[in-house]
Amino acid sequence: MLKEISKVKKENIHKLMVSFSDPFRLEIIDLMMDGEVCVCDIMKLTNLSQSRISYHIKILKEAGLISDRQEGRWVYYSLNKESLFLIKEWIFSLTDYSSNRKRCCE
Amino acid sequence: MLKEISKVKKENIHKLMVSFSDPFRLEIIDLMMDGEVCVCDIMKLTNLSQSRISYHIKILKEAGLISDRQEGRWVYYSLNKESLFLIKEWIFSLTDYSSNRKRCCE
DNA sequence: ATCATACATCAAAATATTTTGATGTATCAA
DNA sequence: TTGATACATCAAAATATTTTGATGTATGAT
Repeated sequence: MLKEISKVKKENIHKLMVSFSDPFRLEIIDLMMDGEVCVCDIMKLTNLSQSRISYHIKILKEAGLISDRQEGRWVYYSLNKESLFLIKEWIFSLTDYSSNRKRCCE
Repeated sequence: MLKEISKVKKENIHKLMVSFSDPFRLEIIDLMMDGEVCVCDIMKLTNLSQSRISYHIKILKEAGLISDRQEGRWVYYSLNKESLFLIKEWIFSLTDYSSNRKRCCE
């Protein structure tokens, strides 16, 4: 169960879940699914203000969900496979619980 | 990509993610992984106040993550397989994106 | 009928997150 | 070296979430 997950990992997962809990961040994540994007791309595609995007990007970065790569004046962001894998693993531990589950009064 | 997900489903997933974004809710979910629990169980096991637990339970319920079953004065809560499946499906759509991903300047 | 228990709900307060607009920094182009 | 662009950061304001303590409702026991 989740008890077995280390504190660091738990905190990690928590930040990932917080990342996913905002609709604008989901939009941004969605854009990154098509490949790398810069803030200016996101601005064009979402109508969010620049600082607003930077704020959300920061949350995603601190969750370890995305990586950045600078190229001149542009910073390109992309999704991080490792963290996606971490989430997947966690979801599996959630969904696979059912096998050894007991039910009250049965 | 996420664009293909219906608005209803998107809202559904959003609520699920919000559910997961709180550490106390994760604790409660964790307890439910062992089977059904009532609010009083959660109180004993977590030291959270009754109304505080009820509040979080409500969030989880509105997200469709849990079901309840009343038995006398007790209400038993348990995780909902369907919603767990929905999350799993969503995570898959996230993690499987990489195959047809393009990379800038490559 | 009265009381205790199990839980829900509510309004107010506390706290956290998000947004905005201004300013700062680095890079590039002229 | 000046100006424009791309983005980060900051503090204040706006907004949303969470917590608390009080009260409400239903059930069951005496």
